[in-house]
Amino acid sequence: MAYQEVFTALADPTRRFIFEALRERPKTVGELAGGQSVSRPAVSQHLRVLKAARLVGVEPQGNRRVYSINREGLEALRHYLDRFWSDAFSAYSAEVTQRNPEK
Amino acid sequence: MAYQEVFTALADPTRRFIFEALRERPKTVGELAGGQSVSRPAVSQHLRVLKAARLVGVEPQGNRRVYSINREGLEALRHYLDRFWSDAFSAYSAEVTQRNPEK
DNA sequence: CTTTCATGTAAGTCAAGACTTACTGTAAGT
DNA sequence: ACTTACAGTAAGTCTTGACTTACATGAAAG
Repeated sequence: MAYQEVFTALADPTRRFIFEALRERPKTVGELAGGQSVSRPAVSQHLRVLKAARLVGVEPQGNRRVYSINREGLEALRHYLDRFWSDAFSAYSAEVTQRNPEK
Repeated sequence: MAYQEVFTALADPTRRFIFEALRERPKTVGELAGGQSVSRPAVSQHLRVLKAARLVGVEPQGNRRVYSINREGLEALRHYLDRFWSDAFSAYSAEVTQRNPEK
């Protein structure tokens, strides 16, 4: 299951903030750490988690490393959600649960 | 942000297992705890988190409490992803137009 | 009304992980 | 070569939270 890493990655608020900051445009680590409460090494560690979850990608440019959004992680997450919508039975079952749980 | 609770809730593998177990049909706490590695109180605590995230709902039936899937949490998550989807597109196109093709 | 079954709650333990401050590595500038 | 700038890694701290056992609650059954 690749969902595990994606859910874990997006569960942390700091990591989601970094991830959402990349929506605007690809950014370097220094840009992502600037104007934020956490230190730069913390941002590096968060980026490693996001990269492992296929949520971001890197491209070295000389001295810097430019991070950008990778849609693979989001696709996995969307696929997971779609599975829940395709099996549309179990919700709205106030009266349906009146039957025996075991047969 | 209601995403926080939803992401946190689904990040835990045990909680996702419980949530997915409700996909088949609404179940009681005892049913959810049976045939699993964690204790019954642990399942209760997980259900409290899932309920706070609007991922499940409860309906007391006499002695028991029947839990079922609530779509509100999934809806919030889907909206979050949908919003991100369009933004990821625009960010990607912006990056492409910014960079000159060198090949 | 006392017992029993099904859950929720309290309290405590223990590991995971989100931070920090060093330190290391690497590319560019002088 | 030396220095400076940017970023990843190591090591350690401290909080969060997932789990346990023990207890509390509340509805049905006898």
